Amino acid sequence: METKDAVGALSALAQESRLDIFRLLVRRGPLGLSPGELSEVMEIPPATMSFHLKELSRAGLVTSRREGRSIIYSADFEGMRTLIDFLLENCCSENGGTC
Amino acid sequence: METKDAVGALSALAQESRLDIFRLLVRRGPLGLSPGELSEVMEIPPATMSFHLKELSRAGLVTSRREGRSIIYSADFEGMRTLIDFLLENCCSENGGTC
DNA sequence: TCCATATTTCCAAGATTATCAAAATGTTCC
DNA sequence: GGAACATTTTGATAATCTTGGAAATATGGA
Repeated sequence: METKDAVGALSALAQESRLDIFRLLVRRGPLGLSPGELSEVMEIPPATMSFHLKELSRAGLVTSRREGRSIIYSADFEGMRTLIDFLLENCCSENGGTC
Repeated sequence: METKDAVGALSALAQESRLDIFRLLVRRGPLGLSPGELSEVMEIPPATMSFHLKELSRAGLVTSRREGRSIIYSADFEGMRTLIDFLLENCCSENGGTC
């Protein structure tokens, strides 16, 4: 993972609403949730929710699939794993194992 | 770690200059670096460097100590560990171990 | 104390991000 | 095709973050 991608992923999570959205999607698992459901549960207007989902999507932290007339977003665990690996490799002590 | 603290730490790292500064401090280990040295190495003006260090400090990702007439900043591995633990606990699949 | 050096604070642009109503787009079902 | 619903884009405004020069503050040594 490149530094810029890491900044992208960190930025996506560095916002209270988006971190909450992402955590909810993580708890929900592969089942996922539609923007409409997320919008209602989190009390965030559709346009704002769409903006946040796009941000998470661009960061590679969520995936989406169409299902009937809805679109379902789910957490992308692989993307998250990539970010955590980046942090472990680049932001933690190498030899000491301090972190 | 509270959600707000996590957002704070993520925000601190979600900026290219600061992520670079932090990674450099990680590589440097306990020896650390002064704002002046960081400023010169990274070609960032002192005032800007000070701003970024304050941000990292507020996020609990760096510590500082005075040494002679300089102040030495070092990566706070414990703070980083706390952030990674938060991500592992809250942003990864719980049972599947997907991430 | 006074000077040289190191760092931070102040402050004012400039740049980016967040919010959300309204309009546009896409999808299903009849 | 058209109605009904779901989501995204547009566009405008507000809020927040970044940058860096200039001034202020702090430290150590002569």
